[in-house]
Amino acid sequence: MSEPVPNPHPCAKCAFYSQSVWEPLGARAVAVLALRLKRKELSVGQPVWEQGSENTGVTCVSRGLIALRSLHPDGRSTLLGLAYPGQIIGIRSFLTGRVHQTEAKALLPSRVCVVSHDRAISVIQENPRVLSRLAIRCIDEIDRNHERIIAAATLPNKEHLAVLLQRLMEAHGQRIGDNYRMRLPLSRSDLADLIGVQPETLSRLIGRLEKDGRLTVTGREIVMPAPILAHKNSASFPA
Amino acid sequence: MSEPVPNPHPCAKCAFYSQSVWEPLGARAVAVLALRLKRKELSVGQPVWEQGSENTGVTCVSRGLIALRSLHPDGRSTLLGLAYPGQIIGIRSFLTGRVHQTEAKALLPSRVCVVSHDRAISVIQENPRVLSRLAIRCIDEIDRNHERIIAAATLPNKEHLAVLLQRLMEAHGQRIGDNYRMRLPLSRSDLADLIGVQPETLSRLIGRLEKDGRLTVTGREIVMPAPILAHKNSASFPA
DNA sequence: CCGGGGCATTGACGATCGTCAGAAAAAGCC
DNA sequence: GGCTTTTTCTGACGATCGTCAATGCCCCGG
Repeated sequence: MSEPVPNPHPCAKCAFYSQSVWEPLGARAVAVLALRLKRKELSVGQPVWEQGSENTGVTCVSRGLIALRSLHPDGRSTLLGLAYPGQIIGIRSFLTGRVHQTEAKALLPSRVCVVSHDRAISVIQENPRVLSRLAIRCIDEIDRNHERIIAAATLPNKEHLAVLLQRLMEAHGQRIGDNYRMRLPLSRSDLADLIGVQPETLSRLIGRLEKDGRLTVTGREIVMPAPILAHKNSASFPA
Repeated sequence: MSEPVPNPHPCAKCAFYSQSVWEPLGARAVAVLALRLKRKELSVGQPVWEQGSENTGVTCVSRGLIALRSLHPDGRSTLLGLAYPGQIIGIRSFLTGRVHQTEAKALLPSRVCVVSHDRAISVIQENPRVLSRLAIRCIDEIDRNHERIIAAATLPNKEHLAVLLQRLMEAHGQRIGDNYRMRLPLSRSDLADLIGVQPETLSRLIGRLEKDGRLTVTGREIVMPAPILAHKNSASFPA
């Protein structure tokens, strides 16, 4: 209980600790790991890493929101995913030894914790269960990608956008009276990327959703009416 | 050299052996593993597993082509991926213990090898490097998904289809004179799924590619002119 | 040889989307 | 505060897409 640990690791106190990839090491080893941890505070727009750079370790999002973007040779780019606190980013380059295939940038003031590459490697060799947890994180990523592919193939763009905004609201919104309100952490062109349309089209999609009375937008402020609680036997999508 | 192995394992002789997830075990252990291997011969349309069923082990495609499809509650479905020989399928349910999120069906006469769930678990516990290789396979899957998402966001549908057919041609086609020819392993609605459009639209997209002289289609037979070798300084997409 | 039955194509039409250009709004900077 | 720069919105127009319906094609069993 009174361990001589000079700087108790935030990860061990972390809200995500029980699901942390390091949890199998046990509290003591994690505490040691913590001492070598590199923590980075990021302001909006600041990169965690650039596309094409070498992996420096296992990076965990501790606070804020990170955007993972693929930059294409022609200068354009595609937003591939959002990483919330608790998520590990850069697993791919860590496990394969390749350079980063994406760039990672803070969309909100954020903090990330980096366990250095060499240290992570040696920790994994000593405790394979950590690797097992890393694999689960990869699978989470696959699940997210599948969801996105299915949504793109299944839903019309307007519904796809509605679903996306709903999810963003769950992550960033707060209830005010009968409404939910949030400040969008994304630009319009990022939103457009996520549903695979051009920014102009996104603008019109938002306009249509507003006309349908499903939300109200003022700049980056979005207000949605609280969802009506469904009755026991009512279907979500009435025929 | 003269090991008393009654039935030398095809995996050890396998073309994919050096990249196999089992390779870290060493030839001898793999041979033992082989004895317990369940091999399945599949005819066209036959399922490897149904969506919602329990994982039975680590499944490797040995021959043919497997389609991974997500069946939606409304009866529709989305083709999420194709698995070629050498690929591991069902990693997700294996590592997470969930039921299969997709169904797997043979698109061509195929063979798969299944290392039973329990045996795979124990093998992995003894040799973590196997797990490391499984993680790499997950990453491969993530890469494929990212490619698909980027292609969908970047390319117009006609070009997206052209790219898809080009890749299928590389996998299934053979050169005949100045042309490449293949028999499509996919139905039109599967093709439509892969680029995220309706079958009617796919039909018209093919029509437009034909009008452009980029390919010739007769039922499932597709002929494409061999790509012109690019000169040193010629760009692929002239402005 | 003659029907099914399923897959594939075609036509028509309205809705949606991409593109270009310009205006408006917002954000950042001295 | 006034200015520039960036982002976002709007309008217009042609291209493309989804949908419905009808037709055509191919395989298979009788």
